[in-house]
Amino acid sequence: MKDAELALAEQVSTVLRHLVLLLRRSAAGQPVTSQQYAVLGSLEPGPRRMTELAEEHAVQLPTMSVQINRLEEAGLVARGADPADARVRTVELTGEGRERLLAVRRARIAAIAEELAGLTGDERDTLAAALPVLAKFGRKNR
Amino acid sequence: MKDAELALAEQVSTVLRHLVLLLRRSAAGQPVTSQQYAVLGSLEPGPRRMTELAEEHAVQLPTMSVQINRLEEAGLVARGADPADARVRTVELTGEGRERLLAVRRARIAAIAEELAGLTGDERDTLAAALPVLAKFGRKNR
DNA sequence: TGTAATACTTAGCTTGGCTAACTTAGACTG
DNA sequence: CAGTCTAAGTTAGCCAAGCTAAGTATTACA
Repeated sequence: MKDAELALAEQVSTVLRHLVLLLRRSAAGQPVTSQQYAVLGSLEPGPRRMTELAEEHAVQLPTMSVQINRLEEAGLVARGADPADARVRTVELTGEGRERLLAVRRARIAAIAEELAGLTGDERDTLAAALPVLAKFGRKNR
Repeated sequence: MKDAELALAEQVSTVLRHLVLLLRRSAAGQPVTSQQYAVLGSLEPGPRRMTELAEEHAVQLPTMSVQINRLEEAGLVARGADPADARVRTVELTGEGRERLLAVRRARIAAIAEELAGLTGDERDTLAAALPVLAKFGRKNR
């Protein structure tokens, strides 16, 4: 392994720490936690089963079960049944859940856009070019 | 606000979600949690006071107090006193804490370097160019 | 038909956030 | 210099979100 790669890895490590802090700050004061927001997002296209949700969020099934309990109590999602297999539970957005999802998404995107506004046009271009690379980076070894 | 900026903001939002999942996966099974690792990292240059640590990690003082309690119980840090002001407590790494920090850092950097190895040279260049921008992005509005 | 596997849930533990309330020490004011 | 205000930490008590272990119900299969 070359020194240049190690140095790059160190920089990546540092930047990731900063981004985590950014996310933490932007999540404070929202009407749903970032985890809840992510789960609601998974439900946008339509009903999903518990195992799918757990896998998608890299979480054990019991963790997702409890998370869905909280969202259900809050009236944001509803559990259903799969007519083909009585073991599986489906989860879908309620109307209120969908509204909440869209509202939080708007707020999040606005917050990020505001950060972007603080960059120069060149910096935005550089960032835009790197996004596909970062996306690949993040999806590896899943 | 332009459509292009909003579209970029959405992409950033998606990539950040992927990176969070990446971090979560890479943190599993380590001998310290990512929060503990971050705090140990802050102590590397030398003793720090509680308020400094809390501020640096964007956390309330009681949260840091409890975190330091755990690290102290684990033998990784030691509390001390400031001779100039009896109210302030200082925190510093123990020998064991320093060893642990370095070991985890090596493991983390190696893991990131492994991800980097899956990229082409061009992709690495693109990523390297974007890191300063991301760093600026993450540090704004702190 | 009986056993194994699958899909969930619940219970109980840990980490890591928060606020409120307390203690102790320093700073400042009349 | 006495009294009060402010600053620095800690503890207590709450909640979210992760985990494993154990239990239930249903399906698959030998």
